[in-house]
Amino acid sequence: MQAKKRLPVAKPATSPARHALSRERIVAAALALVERDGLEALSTRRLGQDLGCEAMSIYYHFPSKTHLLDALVDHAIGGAFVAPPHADWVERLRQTAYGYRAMALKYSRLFPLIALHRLNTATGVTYLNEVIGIFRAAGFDDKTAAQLFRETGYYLVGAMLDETAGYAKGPSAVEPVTDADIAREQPHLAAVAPFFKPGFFESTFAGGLEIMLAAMQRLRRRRDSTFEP
Amino acid sequence: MQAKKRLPVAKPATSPARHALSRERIVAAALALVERDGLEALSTRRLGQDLGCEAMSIYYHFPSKTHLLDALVDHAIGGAFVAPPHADWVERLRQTAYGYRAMALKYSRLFPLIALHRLNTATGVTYLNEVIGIFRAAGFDDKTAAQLFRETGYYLVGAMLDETAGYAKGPSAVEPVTDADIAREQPHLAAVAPFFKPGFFESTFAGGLEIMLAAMQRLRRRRDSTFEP
DNA sequence: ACCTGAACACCGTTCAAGT
DNA sequence: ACCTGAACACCGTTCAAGT
Repeated sequence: MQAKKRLPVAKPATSPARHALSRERIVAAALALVERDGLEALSTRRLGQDLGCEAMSIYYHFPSKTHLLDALVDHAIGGAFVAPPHADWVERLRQTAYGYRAMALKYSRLFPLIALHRLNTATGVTYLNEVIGIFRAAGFDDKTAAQLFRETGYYLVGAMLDETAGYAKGPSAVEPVTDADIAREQPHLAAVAPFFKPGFFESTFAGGLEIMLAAMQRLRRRRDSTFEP
Repeated sequence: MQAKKRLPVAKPATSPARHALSRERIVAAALALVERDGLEALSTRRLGQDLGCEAMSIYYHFPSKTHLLDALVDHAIGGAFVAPPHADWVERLRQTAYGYRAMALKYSRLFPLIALHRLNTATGVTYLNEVIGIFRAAGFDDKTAAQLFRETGYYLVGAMLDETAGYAKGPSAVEPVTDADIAREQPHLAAVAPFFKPGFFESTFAGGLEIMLAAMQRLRRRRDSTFEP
């Protein structure tokens, strides 16, 4: 009874919770820092500042900065939607592609790292396995599934690199050519430039995705009519 | 007559040519350094070592490291083959796509930088203008040309990021999942993994490219039959 | 168990100075 | 005109030490 009234008041007063570092808190702070100030701003010292601790405190929870970066990629990939098994494999692929796009847009400034990263963490291979499962469930043989998975993935990665760079004003030339120069000297580029604006990102993405999906459906139908009676 | 025999001998003896720095020499040394030791090894101090000069000497020729990086991207893009005008626009696009692929494979360790870079230097916009010109010469309206150019570009960038990472052993997880773990826990990934080896890169690339080219041909033919008598 | 502080070997870059 | 050298404000990381 005597300890009862001290505990709930004294604990917040010494505020041990504010300093309680953890992998989760570090990852959350790092993700926030990257989306706020960009990937190049993520240093152990600046992250320590955001967390209210010394830079070296992070090293108790992550053996190196690279380990932390892996955790950031894992967090993003682990949150990407993958459509669960159901009859329509085309719709599953479409939903999963849009899930990847949503993930990329959510972590737009982290995305270059995600795109360059080989997904061979536990979370990464689980994601790959699930997506490849959709191609296999569609009835493609393993070689075709591998090839179509890759080709679709190429498109998705390239698309989201462009979209995220476009929204976030990614790495541009130090001395970019002006619009006036382009209008004068690059007629083809000038003619199509209006359709490169962010307002066209979604329809462009959809168009290319449907090209891939339609090609896969045609391939699947051809197999049906050739090998199945 | 008296100066004649001294000059040609004495000049090489003081060897001013060995130290003659230039933008071209710096770019060549930087490209060699990147392909030898990777992008992260490119520092002004190490580049100076390779060139036999101080790190700061580079700054006389390039105002910043970013300017140098732009010049490296320019060198690579400027060397990419773009098919000149001729009747068969599909073949022009195919050849230009393979030209991009050849460039990416030649500068495989620089390629991540190329892929993330917005091509808005003089060399960059000239390249974009020429390639967009192929789509317009094919008869697509500007909006469709813009969209198809982007979608094809998405595919190319994604494909070459994967190929170059695969050949060069790009950024991987610090603690990657083992093949044994994959075989046990990720059946779909394990089943298709043999077809992810470098030996399948070229046919996979070709397959996706032909999907895009065939879709564009169909679109073009439909337009012909719809709008032209 | 969890965090700190000094120190080391690196960066890109500024600036005044050399030839 | 072209290059150098010292110095500054940053990095990631090691290590011994604190609590």
